[in-house]
Formats: sequence, structure tokens, C-alpha cells
Amino acid sequence: MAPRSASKSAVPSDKVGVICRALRRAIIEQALEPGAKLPEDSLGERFGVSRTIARHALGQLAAEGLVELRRNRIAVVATPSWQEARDAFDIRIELERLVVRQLAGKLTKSQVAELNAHVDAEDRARDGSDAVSIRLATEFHILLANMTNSPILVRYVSEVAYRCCLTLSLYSRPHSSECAINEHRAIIAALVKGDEAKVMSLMHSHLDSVASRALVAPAPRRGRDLLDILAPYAEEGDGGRVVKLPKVVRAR
Amino acid sequence: MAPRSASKSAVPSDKVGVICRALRRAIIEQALEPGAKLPEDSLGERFGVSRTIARHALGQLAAEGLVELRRNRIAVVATPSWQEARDAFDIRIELERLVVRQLAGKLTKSQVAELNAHVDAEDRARDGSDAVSIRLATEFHILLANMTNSPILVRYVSEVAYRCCLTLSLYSRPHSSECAINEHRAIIAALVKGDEAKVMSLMHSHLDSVASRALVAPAPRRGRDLLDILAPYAEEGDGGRVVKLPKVVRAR
DNA sequence: ACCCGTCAAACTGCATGCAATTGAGGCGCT
DNA sequence: AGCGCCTCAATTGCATGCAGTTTGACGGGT
Repeated sequence: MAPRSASKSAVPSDKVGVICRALRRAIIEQALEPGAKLPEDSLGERFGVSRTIARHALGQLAAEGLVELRRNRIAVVATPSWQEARDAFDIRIELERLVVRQLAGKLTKSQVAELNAHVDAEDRARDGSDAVSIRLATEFHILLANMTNSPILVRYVSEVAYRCCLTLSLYSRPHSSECAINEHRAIIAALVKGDEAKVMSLMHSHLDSVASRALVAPAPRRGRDLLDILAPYAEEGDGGRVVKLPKVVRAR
Repeated sequence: MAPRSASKSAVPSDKVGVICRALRRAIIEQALEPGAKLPEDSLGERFGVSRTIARHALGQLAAEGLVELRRNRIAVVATPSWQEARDAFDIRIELERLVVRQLAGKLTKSQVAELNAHVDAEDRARDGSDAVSIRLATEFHILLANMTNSPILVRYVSEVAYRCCLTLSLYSRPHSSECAINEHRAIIAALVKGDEAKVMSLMHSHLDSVASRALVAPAPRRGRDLLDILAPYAEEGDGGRVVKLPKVVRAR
């Protein structure tokens, strides 16, 4: 297992990486909604670094499509159009098809165990916040991609998955996680059996059912302070733990 | 024609964008080979900007997989492994399948004209350097992607196409552009006829024929000065023109 | 009451300066 | 001669400072 390889190539030092991961999580858990402002100094202050670093992180996230950068303007969390959302889902289906093709019938015991463990975690999180279960559902797919050992595939699947996640927060009705979890279990089963066609159709209808749960009415909400919102994300743990907060200055 | 939309979201100002585009071109035209060193100050000096900007550009290119960044080390042009190369081609085929699906039978007259014009340009470039024809061949696929009007698809197709290009420079024997051009013409024809299946198989065998032209023997070459190499790339024109060079200091 | 012009605060764009790390060459030792 | 250590130039990591741009708030005019 060498799943950490995906993020290493994109990040110069690692402070940048830390900020990227934190913001990504905050975005996909909808703590930061589409349109939320991300001023460089506030971020830098929050994470205990200078604007230079915050800026660099925003650049990376913009390259991933999670953040929008306009010259001389405050960066904002991306607000994908409905059309872009559909496009992202199309691409995602194609990419996950590739994942399935490589994985069908080739999963090792420990990989199956890992997948099951993840779905169990999803199950356990059903009582918690919607945000966490959405993130876990997304990470299931990324976990699958990781098992292909293809860094490029991992990167692309992660990116579009995050994008789709962002989209759902805009256009979808509240997540009903129950069925997604069952679908995940079915996918694992079919993968183990090596029934490629079955997995394909499962995956397709799974993604489709997620995609089509959509409305066209974006739900507006606004206004908490960035410093407060990001507090739980300042350092990332693997599960959902909140660890250390670097010097919280809380100026101004 | 609105092809500029792809790069806008990823770039804060535009100096960064300029450097990115220049380096991308230098890399895919093999002026900068895999493994070539890219020190921040030399780049900054060459393009008349500070290290800060050069650094930011390198970050973006690293996110695209064209450059490798290691902590406290000089950035180098990426050297994809043979396996990564295969993976990239797999993904590319899948993505271009999407492009074809969206485009088959739906091309407008002016789009067809644009495509033909591009292939004509490829034809004209056959006498010139290999580097240029390789770039043009790659850009044909990007041009197609552009016509889907799906920014996300454009971005991904561009990225993997560039990556594949980089790969070819490592593992492929010298480009024989003749057949590629004919294949491009055939693809246009089938797209116009709306024969989706035909285009698919054409595209598949086209990409496959490119991919399988590969050897496993990387060709070593080394040593020109970065400042000299980048001279023609300092400002990008659309075709192949070399325009203005910002203050060339040529210190040290 | 509403609209528009002006101005100050906020924010980004970019360069530069300083500290920390690397790796390459030189020197001495065996 | 070969091998290892040590020192120093080259280079990155990061913060800060200054200049230009945008925002939005206030006040006067209609």
C-alpha cells in the first residue's frame, strides 16, 4: 500500500499541503460554501503562515477547480454551474470505469478488509453530521482509486470526486446516506467476484442515483467568520479528529 | 473561438500564466528534456520576474505533472515511469472517448474549418522540426476537446495529452508525423458523418499506434544552459512566432 | 427617498531580504 | 590512489514591505 503518493508531487514544502488539505475538507464538508470568501491574510493568520503560503495554496486549489481566482479579487470557493456539474459527473463515470476495470477480481484480502472497514465507518457516521457522511462516501471512491496504484488515476478521480461533492452541496437535497452505503457494499461484493460488467452497472447507477438526486434550486446561506469556520480544520487527522491549532491570533 | 477559457481559472495574475505556458511548450517540444533542472532564480531572471512568481508557476506545473518538486531541491522536468506512461494513455483514451461522444455529428461548419486548418498547419510543419509537429499533433486533440465547451474536459484532456507528449519524448522513437496527420483527417471525416463508433475505433487505434511506437530505451542528452534554451519561449504567440523577450539580463 | 461621486480601508500583486538546507569541491588521512 | 570529512557557494523556504486595485460607505445633490 502506497496511497500517500498522490499528494506529494503537487506540494513544494508541506505547509502549503496542510492548508490545501484543510481547505479541501472544509469545502467538501460544506463548512465553506460555494461563494465563501477566502482572503489571503485571514487564511495565513488562521494557519500561522504568511500570505505568500496561503496564496500558493489557493493557487493549487484553483488548479483543482475548488476555488476561483480573479485578478485583484478575493478568492472564493468555486460555484460550479449546473452544466459543469453534469460534465464533471460524466468524466467521473468514465474514470471510475477505468478503476473498476483494473480492480475487478484482483483485490487482495487486505484490500477488501480495508474497503469493508471504510464502509463500516460510513455506517457508524450515519448518526453524525451529514457533512461527515458525505465526505466518507466520497472517500470511498478515492480509496478504490488508490488501490489501482496509478498516481495519475488517483489524482483525477480525487479531483472530480471533490468537484462533484462541491456540486452536490449546491444542487442536491439533503444526503440520504443509507442507500449509498448499501450500494458501496454491493460494489465491493461484485468487485470481489470479479464480475466486471456487474460492477460497471452498479457503479454507473450508483453515481447516477447520486447525480440525479439533484434539484435546480441552490440554497443560499451566508455569513459566519472565516476564522471560526476553519477552526476545526486547522490541522488534519486521518479520521475526523481535530488536533492542534497553530497560533490563533484572532486580530482585528 | 473561445479557447482561452481553459487556463484562466488556474492562474492568479497572468505573469504566472505566461511562464507556465512557456515552460509547457518548451517541455513538450523537448527543448527541456525530462530531468532538466529548473532553478527558481534562473527562471525568474529569464522571464523578468522575481523568484516568487517563478516558484508559483513551478507549483502549477507540478500540479499538472509536468514538473517534479522535492523539498529544498531544484525543480526538474518530470520523468514519468513507463507504468505511469501507460496509465496516462489509458486515461487519455477514456477521456477522448467522451470528447468524441459529445462531438460526433454535432460539429458546426466553422468548427470543421478550424480543424481542417489545424491539420493543414500540421502538414505544413512536416518539413520543420520534429518538435513543432509533435506539439501540433497534441494540440489537435486539445482543439477537439475545446469544442465540447466543457472546461473540465478541456483541462483534463490537455493535461494528459501533455503528459503523454512528455512520455513520448522519453520512450518513443522519432516521430513519423505522416500517418498521424492522415489519421487526424480520417477522424474529422468520421466526426462530420456522425459515425460515433467509427470515430471511436479510429481514435483508439490512433492513440494506440502512437503509444505503441514506444521503445523502452530512454535517450540521454544533456547540458545546454537554461537561459539559452528558454530564449524562444519567453513570450508565447499562438502559432509559432517568437515575440518579445523581457529584460534578458544574462548575469553570472 | 433615491442616485451618484468621492474617499478610505481592505486586499491583492509582486519584489526583496534573511535563515535554513543541500550538494559539490577540496583537503587531509589512510 | 582511494576514501571520508568539512567547508562554502548555490538554492530553496518563508516573511515582510510597498504599490496598485477593488470595495463599500458616506455625503451631497436631485
